Amino acid sequence: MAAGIDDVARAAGVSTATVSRALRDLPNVSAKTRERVRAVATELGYVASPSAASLASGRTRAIGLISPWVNRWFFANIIDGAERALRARGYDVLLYTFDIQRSGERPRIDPDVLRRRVDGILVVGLPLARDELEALQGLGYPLVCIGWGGSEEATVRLDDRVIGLEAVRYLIRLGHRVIGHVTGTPDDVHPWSPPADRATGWREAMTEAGLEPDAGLMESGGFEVSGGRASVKALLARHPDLTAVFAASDEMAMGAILGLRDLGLRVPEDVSVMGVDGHELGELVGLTTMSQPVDEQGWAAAELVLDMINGKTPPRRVVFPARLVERTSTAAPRGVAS
Amino acid sequence: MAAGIDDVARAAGVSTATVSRALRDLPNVSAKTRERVRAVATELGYVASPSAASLASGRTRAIGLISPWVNRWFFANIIDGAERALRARGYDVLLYTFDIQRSGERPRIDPDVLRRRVDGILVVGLPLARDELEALQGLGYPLVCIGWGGSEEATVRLDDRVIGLEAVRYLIRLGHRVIGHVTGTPDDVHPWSPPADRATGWREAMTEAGLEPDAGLMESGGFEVSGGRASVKALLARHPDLTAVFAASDEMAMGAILGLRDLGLRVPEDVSVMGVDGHELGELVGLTTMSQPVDEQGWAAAELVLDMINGKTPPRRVVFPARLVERTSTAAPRGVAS
DNA sequence: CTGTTAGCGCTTTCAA
DNA sequence: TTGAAAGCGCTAACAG
Repeated sequence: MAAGIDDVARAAGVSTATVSRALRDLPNVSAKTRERVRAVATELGYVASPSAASLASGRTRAIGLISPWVNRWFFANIIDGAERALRARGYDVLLYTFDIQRSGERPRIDPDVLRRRVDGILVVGLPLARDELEALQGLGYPLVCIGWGGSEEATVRLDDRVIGLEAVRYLIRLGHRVIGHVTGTPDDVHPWSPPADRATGWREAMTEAGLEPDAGLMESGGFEVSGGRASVKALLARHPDLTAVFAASDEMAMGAILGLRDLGLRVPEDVSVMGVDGHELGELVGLTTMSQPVDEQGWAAAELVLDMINGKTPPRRVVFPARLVERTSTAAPRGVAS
Repeated sequence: MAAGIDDVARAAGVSTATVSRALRDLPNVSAKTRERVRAVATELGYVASPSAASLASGRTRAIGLISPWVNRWFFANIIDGAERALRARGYDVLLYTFDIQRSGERPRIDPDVLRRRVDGILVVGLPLARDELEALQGLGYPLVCIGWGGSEEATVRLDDRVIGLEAVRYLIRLGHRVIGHVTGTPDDVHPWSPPADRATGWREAMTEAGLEPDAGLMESGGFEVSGGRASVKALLARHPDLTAVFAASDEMAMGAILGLRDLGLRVPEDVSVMGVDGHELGELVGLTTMSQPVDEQGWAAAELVLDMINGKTPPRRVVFPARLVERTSTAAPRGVAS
């Protein structure tokens, strides 16, 4: 039933080596031989054993995709995009999830689970600790970071500083002066992580407008909806004069909207809210956002690892643009004509 | 650098066979030998080559997870749950995505990409065509369906008929008489698919209350937000007297709410809307829903395949309950005291 | 252009 | 309880 390579070789009247070459489109096979081998292989339903091929060649034709979650917007979309791109190029995708604990401590990702199992690694969206990253790189496989990464790593990401800058400039143009920032917990924030960079953009925009980005205007909580909800309340407790909130993700922004509702405040009449992402459900609450191209990032990262695997030297850093999508969760503050 | 099994054997002063047995916790290894082998292996950083192990044993310790999408609520959560469960048991997860085309025709999923690559298969959420499923089963691996599946297949799912029944009974209790149903496209709907069963529940609830579930009250569009949005408009064009909509998913329900807003209608004053899922963002619009335990389903399915792989005969069918979560998108129709 | 042959690094009988 | 040895099913030199 399960035809092996020598069944094909015998039936086609050639050697196993020729079958192997023919089926993998290697050179040095005559057109007619290749044709015959292909025909026989199809007829016999022959599919090469990946384990045997890996063992013999040292290549697995699989990519490890490491992500803290799969059920959150950014991660789900990146995984979706990368998986399709990789499969289109004939690569398997091994999915590795790990938990971020609320406590700040999370199980470290164990490099051994990837050892000899993949040809390359994609790390999605969450800054690994320096030593975790190094352990991973120590495996010796090409590695690409998606949505984060310093100058040392091959990276596909946004220009997060500019995103923060443009978002907050927009709020300032609307007339806001006291603009809060809601973002994720500090322990996950490296100097070159998206949250840190977006916060930098927020600070720069405030400063260039002569406003004070004081620490009390920033709140770091959970990255999810519930985090945004709690953070906005903490912010308002400290700064009742707040008229606008820039959240570092749409999920947190939507949480902020829920939190404002809890407090009996209206959006945007009392407080304007905007986020970053382009979440499809943002429209439910008219969420203004900095929309990012997420499928493309997954795709680009896939191309990047594959190029690295194939010995090319692709750009070490691909940066995608975000664009402002203006909806109804932002408006001029009361008493200011826009 | 990369220690092999005979490096360990040599260093421990035993044969490779013993190393293999010791490290895999097989019987017939003395406690002290096992201990020594373990110590040496750790010291040398030895990790067995999965390809070699698979080739020799015929088992891959990998499960293929087939899903139409990863970026939609149900699928993302199932994948997340199943991946964690499988990894906890030492299995790898190979992710396979395929596209549902709007046209109704989608690329068939090719069983050959899974051949000799996995020990078991999980098919998430979308009814495969009969012959696709058979082709997959023809590979000879244990296969479990999650969120769908007939009586022939091992299945983890909800009682979708009861969900539809209870949802619509609830709307009827509120006083609604003209209740529409928004669901997915008919070409993906098998007799035993969740959409079909939920529709059956809707029909039964209507009938038992002496109401007419006429075909014009049901609209099948896309499964996503945009589908719900379009469907509700079609529904209202045919039935301006509609006062409530039961959508087969929260995403379609949220789309329906957007569609109603487009028409200038208020929820729930003009039309009540409810869904199925328990989507975390449902709260944004106060969505009433039939909430389902989604992580648990992923976990249960993982346990199921693994049991099947290990020759046990687990229950062929695990059914999880959903529960009504009442929020503000549903209310008594105008003129009816609740 | 094609065939021969030696592994790849384990697991698994079979003996001891 | 342990070891020897024969593969698992391919790929990759190397010859021809």
